[in-house]
Amino acid sequence: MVDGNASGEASDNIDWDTDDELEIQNFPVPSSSSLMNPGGEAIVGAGEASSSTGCSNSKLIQHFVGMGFPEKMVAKAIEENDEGNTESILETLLTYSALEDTPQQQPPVIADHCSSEYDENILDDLSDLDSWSKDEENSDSLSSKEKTLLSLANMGYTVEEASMAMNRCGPDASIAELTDSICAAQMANTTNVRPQELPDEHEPKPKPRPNHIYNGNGTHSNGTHKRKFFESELLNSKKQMEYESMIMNGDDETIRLPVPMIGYGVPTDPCLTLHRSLPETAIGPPYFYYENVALAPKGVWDTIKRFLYDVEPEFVDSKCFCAAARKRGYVHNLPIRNRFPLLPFPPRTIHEALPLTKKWWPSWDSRTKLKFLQTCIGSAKLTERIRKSLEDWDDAPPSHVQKYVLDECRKWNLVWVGRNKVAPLEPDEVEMLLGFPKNHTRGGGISRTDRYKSLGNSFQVDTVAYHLSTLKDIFPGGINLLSLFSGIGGAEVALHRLGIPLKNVVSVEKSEVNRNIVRSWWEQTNQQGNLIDFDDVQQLNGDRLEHLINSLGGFDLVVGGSPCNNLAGSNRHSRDGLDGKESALFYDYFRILDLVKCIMEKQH
DNA sequence: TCAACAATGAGGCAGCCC
DNA sequence: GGGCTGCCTCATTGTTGA
Repeated sequence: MVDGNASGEASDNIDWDTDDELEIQNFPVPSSSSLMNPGGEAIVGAGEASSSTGCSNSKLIQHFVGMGFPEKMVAKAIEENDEGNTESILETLLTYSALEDTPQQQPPVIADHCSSEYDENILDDLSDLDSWSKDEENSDSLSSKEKTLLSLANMGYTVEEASMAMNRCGPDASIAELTDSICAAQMANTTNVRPQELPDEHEPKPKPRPNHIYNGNGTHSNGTHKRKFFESELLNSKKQMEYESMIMNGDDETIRLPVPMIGYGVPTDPCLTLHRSLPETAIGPPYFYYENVALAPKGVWDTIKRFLYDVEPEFVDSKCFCAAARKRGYVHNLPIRNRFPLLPFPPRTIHEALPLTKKWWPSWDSRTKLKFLQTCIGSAKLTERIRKSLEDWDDAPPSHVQKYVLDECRKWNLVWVGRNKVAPLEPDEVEMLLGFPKNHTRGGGISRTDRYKSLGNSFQVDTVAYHLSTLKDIFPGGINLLSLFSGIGGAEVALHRLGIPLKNVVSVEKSEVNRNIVRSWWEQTNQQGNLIDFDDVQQLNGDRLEHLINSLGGFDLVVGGSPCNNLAGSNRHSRDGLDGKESALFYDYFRILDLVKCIMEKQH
């Protein structure tokens, strides 16, 4: 194993790249001597960042024109917003885009906005937009039907599409039902224009592509401008459709979980597939890697797949890598050939992982693997109840007692630590099972409860490292990483353990506790690159991403596992799917990834 | 105030039987 | 194929007690 910290040089002694430093100083977020600026951005190891003077009007126009918006539309949007508030300007632009689109999708890339009828139409459209915007501001006074129409328009559907769907589904239909209806209509249209690709009516029909982009502020906007995934409608070959149909459920195209859950292969069961054909729009740069729970509500993975450039999710259970189950789906555009695992192999059974438990393990407990590692653990009172239920029996307890004990042990991942004595896993044992260094989450004022919570929400490092391992040959000099919803830094740890130097890491993590854990790990492992962290994905707008990309030279990898709170089966209160409060942040992952792709493409 | 604890349910799927 | 059962699941909320 190559250790990326072989030099062991302290970060204080690093001669930071001057150009990078200057670029970072141009970030629009003010920063002074403090490591954490008021906007929540912290820079570790990159020296200090200073405030910037902001964009001039013409520069601002140029900036958004560069993103593919027509100049006149940009000027109009700037007029309506505070010049310094690029996020609201972008939101307005995306709203304009959503409203001006016709049912026929725009060409995927608008190369020259100034020379077409497009701009003239925009002027007309903008006059209508004024009233629309006012309506939006006063949405409280709208009827429920109007609000629904407005919601659908913000999601990128035309008013005509929305109205027809509402007629089809009835006045009480939910947004989800309406979007399904619109998608179905779109699918029918798509089928009609591609008859040559569907020689048999039983052949799988193309899935409707998302024609809406979430703008990160609670609304969806149609971003036809340079939104590469729209090209997939035109570029996907029949071969790709056949590939998809192999993995999709034949009848309804709903993604089903594979059995066994080993994705494109695991170390113990090597690669079944040596090559896969990615949709053209999914091919990097940058490489991307997205993770979430495999057992999400029905349709969630179909949506994730459609947004992430139609890349087929790879479902893997981490029990193939360690002694605990962790069923996750991963959408990525990484090579899948010549993957290699972290060495040494982690223990794959409970007894290998926790050898001291073997002595006390009763013969009637046949478990060899632990279940999923949750964010909370069994209580001391529960283990006491179990002890009392067992102490009356010298030998094996009767079957009903065995069943009670085994059910509780499975439910709470309890292990045997003494005669008739079970206990939940200690945090450092969870760290070990997940592939993190010992005491990774310890210290820094974090409570035991929060350690379990942070660990329960993290990557299984060995699994992720196996998938990322192919990057080692591609980036021998190290990578620039954009890590969204970083948590306790599972991706960073995986790359480090693979021996892939981390040149620059831009990390976004809401939890201060988790940011501290990553920063502490960064310092303790003597990383020689720069760690820039943000506390909110909303801070990563196009402007800031462009600055980051310019200063760092682009991102090689965009990693993220957006919150699963509203997807997880354990959630009894708000399992609302991707529309849930937290899990909707998936759309921010897509928004940011797509912005990075667009900006990097523009620069090449 | 905060950590620990206990109570809380449902979606989805596999396996089985008819 | 349809119905039934059992199992599994990156959790949330309110209460208790130190």
